[in-house]
Amino acid sequence: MKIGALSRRTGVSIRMLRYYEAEGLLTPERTEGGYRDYGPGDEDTIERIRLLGSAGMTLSVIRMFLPCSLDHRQAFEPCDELKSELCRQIDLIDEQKRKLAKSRKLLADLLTMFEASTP
Amino acid sequence: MKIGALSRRTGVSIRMLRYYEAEGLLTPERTEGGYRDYGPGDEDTIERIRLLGSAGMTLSVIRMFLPCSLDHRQAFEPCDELKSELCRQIDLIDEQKRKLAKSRKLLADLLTMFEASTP
DNA sequence: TTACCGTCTGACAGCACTGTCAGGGTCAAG
DNA sequence: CTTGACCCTGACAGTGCTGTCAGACGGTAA
Repeated sequence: MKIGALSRRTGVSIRMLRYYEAEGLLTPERTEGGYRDYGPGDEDTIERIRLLGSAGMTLSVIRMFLPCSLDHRQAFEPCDELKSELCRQIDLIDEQKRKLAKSRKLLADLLTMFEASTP
Repeated sequence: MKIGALSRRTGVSIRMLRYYEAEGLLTPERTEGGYRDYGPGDEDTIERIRLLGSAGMTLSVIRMFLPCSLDHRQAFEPCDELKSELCRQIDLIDEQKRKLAKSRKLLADLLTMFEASTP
């Protein structure tokens, strides 16, 4: 699959697909002509990248977890660091959820206030 | 209250407090000597800014909502735009919560996988 | 072969922050 | 009055994206 097709299928811009590759998150094959040639599994990878990215993880952090999240096995040595980093990220997400709930309440209160004043 | 004290009390860097002012989110008084002089209410404002900011709202969007969120009344005309923007932001938060839940599951699964492989 | 679309690389630009440094002023304590 | 802590402005730098443009090549259909 060429980059344009993948972009259309995933909704991720061509620019970002190339950026992911530059950052080492994606390593598509190349055709003889030099075109990037993505496999079907890359779609999953991209979904994971977007998911983790939307959780506030930086690309370099995502890069740490991506291989094992794909292979579904541990494929490297420094497991303790990775594990603690994993815990840290989960804690961050939980805190983010709390903040999100508070923000939502703030905005929702604002909204009901608006509704009340413009019947 | 001078900027250093406010920074210590809120945990927000002096740099950012000045930035908030430059962006129109905070307008502290000035002493004769030219020092910023913050009131106690500014602490609340900053908490709101951080909260909404952590929900992914940009400073210019926060600036829209800040006055009414503080005054607890509507203090401007273009209420319809504001209201729809408000709804939009709430929707964004809800979507973010969904993504966060997915991300958390991904990471948690990874973690249990790790635990299983290193008893 | 000529169009034309898709792709390549590389570079520049912009946003929203956030840090840091320089050069200079304020102010309270000794 | 001097010292030292604190503050001021302005500017430059860097991160993590993300878009866009230029100039060139690949591949294919008429």
